[in-house]
Amino acid sequence: MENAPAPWESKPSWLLTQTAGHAQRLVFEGFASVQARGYHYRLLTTLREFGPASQAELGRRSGIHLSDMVAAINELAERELVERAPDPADRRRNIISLTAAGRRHLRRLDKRLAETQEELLAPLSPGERQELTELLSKLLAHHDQRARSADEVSPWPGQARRET
Amino acid sequence: MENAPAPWESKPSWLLTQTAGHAQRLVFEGFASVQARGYHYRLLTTLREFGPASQAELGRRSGIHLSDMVAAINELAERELVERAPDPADRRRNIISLTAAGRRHLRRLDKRLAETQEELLAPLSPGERQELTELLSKLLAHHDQRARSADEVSPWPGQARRET
DNA sequence: CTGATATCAGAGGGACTGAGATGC
DNA sequence: CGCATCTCAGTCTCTCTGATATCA
Repeated sequence: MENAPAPWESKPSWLLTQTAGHAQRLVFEGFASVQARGYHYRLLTTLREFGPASQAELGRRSGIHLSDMVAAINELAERELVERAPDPADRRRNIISLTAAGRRHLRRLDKRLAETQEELLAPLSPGERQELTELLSKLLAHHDQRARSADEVSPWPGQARRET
Repeated sequence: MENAPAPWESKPSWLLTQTAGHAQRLVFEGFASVQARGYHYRLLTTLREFGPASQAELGRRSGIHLSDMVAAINELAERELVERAPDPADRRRNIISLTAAGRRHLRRLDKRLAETQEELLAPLSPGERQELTELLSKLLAHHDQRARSADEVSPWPGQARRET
């Protein structure tokens, strides 16, 4: 078994994206087993945390793109996990709120997601999990920061952004 | 600024997928800046390491799906970074081999990717980078292993696999 | 016939762009 | 008018499925 490890397999970017692929698959399967997906969890959680809101507001809080809200809310509303009601004060808006069934559903998702984290981190000790979380948080904070400032008005006109 | 961190933002699976998103973006942009993409790097690297091979063989070694080889090889062949020649011993096969230009191009990609890793890990100390790499490797080995054994030959003929 | 090879078409899931209708 | 909201349609990278033609 001439196990020649490909060069890319040792690159942090590869380790990250591959591991993230597994994580995403586990989360996806976990949610799918209770007929849900990531957007549902984020929306329901946001509603529980902040209370009823318009779709636009919900999108901002949950980090879900406006144009993806429609489908996600539809899916939840069809199963009566959330309620979509017109805002009497502003007829452009729909006020989305959590139903009792939605609250129950969310508790199932909480549990499922916790199990998924456990499955994901299975080979790591508590100390290692802590370290991993800290390292990733550090990386994420750094790059989120840069992405945000890159998105702001570009003070340097020479800097090209997004040329597609 | 009532910074209420959403619950999902502290989950390892979230940290992983988000960080991986940044990593992927950096790698993608890095490669794009030299008119390449990840598949190119993996293919060229595999060719350098193992020498000429059929598309199927290359796909196995590089982990690229057979049906994605055609386009990737096309892209490389059009720019004469690889050569596609019929195998005289087996007319089904194309033998793919690296050209001199391909070798030069690959050196550029090597360099670019190294810079990308540096950019990705910028906020971490050498020790932290080492730890992160080890933790991720551990996770990846674990989950790759499980994925593989789940995929292995079903010793029970009645076992249906893949029902889509 | 069984199996491998190369090709092409399409799905998928998450995030995005762009355009529209409506209302503030 | 400018701006916000909601909706719909389509794009993108990467990966996988499936079908087909060819050949061993």
